[in-house]
Amino acid sequence: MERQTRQREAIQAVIESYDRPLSPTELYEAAREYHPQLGIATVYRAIRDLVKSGWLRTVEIPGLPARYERAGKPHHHHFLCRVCNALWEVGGCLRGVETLAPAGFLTEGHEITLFGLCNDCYRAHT
Amino acid sequence: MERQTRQREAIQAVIESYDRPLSPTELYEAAREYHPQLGIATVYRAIRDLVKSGWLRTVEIPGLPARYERAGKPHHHHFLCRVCNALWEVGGCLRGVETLAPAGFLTEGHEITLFGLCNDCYRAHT
DNA sequence: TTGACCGTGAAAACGCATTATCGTTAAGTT
DNA sequence: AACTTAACGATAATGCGTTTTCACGGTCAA
Repeated sequence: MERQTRQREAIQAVIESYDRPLSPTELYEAAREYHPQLGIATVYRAIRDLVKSGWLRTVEIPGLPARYERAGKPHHHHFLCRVCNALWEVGGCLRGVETLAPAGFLTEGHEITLFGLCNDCYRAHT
Repeated sequence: MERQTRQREAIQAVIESYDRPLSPTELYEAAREYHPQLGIATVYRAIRDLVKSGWLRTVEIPGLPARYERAGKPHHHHFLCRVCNALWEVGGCLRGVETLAPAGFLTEGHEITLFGLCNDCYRAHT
């Protein structure tokens, strides 16, 4: 990631414009709006380099490809819609998360994920 | 899962004897103590059938193969050791988990996963 | 005990996300 | 403008967890 190309500009612009983490495929399709001949390999290369440089953060979800969001956001968690598979950001956290760990365990971090229907799918479903 | 075989007896006995969720490979290796010529495909078939019948429950963890635990346990969460990758059961929950969701979202469930070092790895590490 | 057929084991095949290859394009320097 | 070489795009290859295939063996009802 030493040269500034149109492809990487498009990829970074997409990340900046979304307020939720995107999978490589979501990112690929969104960035092709700006740069239609973009290849998926370029997306993976840009993700690799941007994560390495600390600009992007990886968000892993069970059973699905990882999602990526802008690094440096305040502590937050996520909501996975079981219909559209979009991962939404939810603010805030809960007190006493570390107190759940058994005695003798060293807790270094935690992840809270909510599951259900996002606003769009909930309204479409009823 | 209509016939009672030594293989499935071994698989169910292993699940009953552990107090934490096991991956297919962990289950395979543990069950081979009882039945050495057991094949991995049989483990996957038994898991599929036992989940379908409601005897087993799937526990998914980001970036790792799913784990399986006896169904019907009271509500609890898990602790993933980043050294040995074992997933431990932790009792209890936190108040107000659903309140994190944005307005208009329907929360159907949640998962809390702690990360760090389990007791064994913490002591071995220092 | 016998026979029908379900379950098994070994290995091949699959699915899918991700990475490597390689000839081509274009960014940035001189 | 010319040049160097990083980055690109298309696609083949990889990795790995899981499923399927198929001939064989074990279960269990009759």
